[in-house]
Amino acid sequence: MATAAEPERSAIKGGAAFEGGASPGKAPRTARGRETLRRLMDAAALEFGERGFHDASISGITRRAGTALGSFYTYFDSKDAIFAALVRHMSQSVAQAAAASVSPGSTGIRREREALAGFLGFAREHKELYRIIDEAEFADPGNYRAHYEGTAARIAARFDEGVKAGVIAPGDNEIRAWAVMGMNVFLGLRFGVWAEDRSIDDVGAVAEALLTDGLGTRS
Amino acid sequence: MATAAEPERSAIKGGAAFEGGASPGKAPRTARGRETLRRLMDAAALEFGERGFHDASISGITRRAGTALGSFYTYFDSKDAIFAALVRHMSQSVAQAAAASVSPGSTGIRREREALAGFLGFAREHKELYRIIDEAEFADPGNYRAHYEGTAARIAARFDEGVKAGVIAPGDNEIRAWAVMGMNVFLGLRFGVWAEDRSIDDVGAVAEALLTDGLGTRS
DNA sequence: TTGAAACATGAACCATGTTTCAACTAATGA
DNA sequence: TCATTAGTTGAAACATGGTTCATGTTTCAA
Repeated sequence: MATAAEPERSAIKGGAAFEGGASPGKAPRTARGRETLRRLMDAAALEFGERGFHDASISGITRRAGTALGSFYTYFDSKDAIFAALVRHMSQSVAQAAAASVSPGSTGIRREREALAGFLGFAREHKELYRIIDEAEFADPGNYRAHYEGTAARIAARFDEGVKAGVIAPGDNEIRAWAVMGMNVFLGLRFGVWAEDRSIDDVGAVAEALLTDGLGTRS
Repeated sequence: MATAAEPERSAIKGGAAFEGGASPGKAPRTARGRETLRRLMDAAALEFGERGFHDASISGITRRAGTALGSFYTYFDSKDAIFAALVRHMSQSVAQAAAASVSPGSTGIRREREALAGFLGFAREHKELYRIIDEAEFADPGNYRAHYEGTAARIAARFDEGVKAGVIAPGDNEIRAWAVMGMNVFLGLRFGVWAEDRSIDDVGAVAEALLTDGLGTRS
């Protein structure tokens, strides 16, 4: 999870790494199996995204995937298991999207703005993001916490670097990180998922101004 | 639910807006009925808060309330109906708690800090708050949206006032409101509900500094 | 005191959807 | 070719819990 993109590293046994998502001992061993697993994961993202955890059904997933109901259990132990796999996958993907949109030399508040822009773009392209992560609060609390604690830790680490580099004022970076993460999440909900009535640039500019000068009149 | 902070205000509140929460045509007409309805609402807050919407059961609610299963349907049309009533109640309560903690003459960023402190205090006393509001995203989308749009509108209105009074710099107050609301919500999750390892004052001070000066080094 | 309306009861009904399973087909390697 | 393992199938078993209903009890105004 801490690492960014890991394209083709397939571990064999249940490492923490994302090896396709199958439950332990159920990883596919042939090309046909891997294809079926992939179809199930894609179908699950649609099904959970559209209907939420509870209303989503295994049969809905297999119907979308074009496989038999029983095949589901070839790869996953339960409905919870595939949902957890999806949450981990989503969490990774969004972290990667934010990181990828930061330009190499960028630091400080500019870097935060770029990360926010990447996040907003991802949210617009994956409107199922919030339904999946948010529902994890109930269906998969462990990964839910891990997602937000991991995200906050990455933001705090960026702030630490910024302080060291002299572009960010010293302060409590853990509390700050949770504040900025919350800001990003709600901007993503309102201006990414619910409506696109503002450009990413507009939203980014307001956020940047807020982080640069605060809200007050210059004293 | 009956909390330390609000002794005798569990579900009933005089206004026409919230008449106890019963489904249309099912309002109680005797003292006994009102008492049963109140017990059901209190029990539902516990049940939904502890187990989430899906895992919560009507029989769990009636068991906690000490009534028969069938009595539930004397007051509510369905599981969804009592959940919706609870979301509206929670949304009202939290808005009221935040407003109540703002001292009369307070304006600008100081007012935001006081509202945040009130919100954090409420979250600490009502740890079921997030489970109920968040799950409304799936179980009751209308009230979920209404809750956040209403909250953002109130914050934006405060900003508008602050601009007029010259204590807040002009800017896009809708976007700002969503940013600050997100900040508050995530600070409440981490430092209100998940752990109380920081004082409300510490969190408030960091948030106030962020809104006053931003994150950057003074230029 | 009385009777009609309000309220309470919980077993049974019922819909839904997860999970299991035994029979089958496809791929692989010796 | 055969033997073995991997993968597929979908009907049926099973569990859960929301909702209904016929019956009994309480309340309260007249």
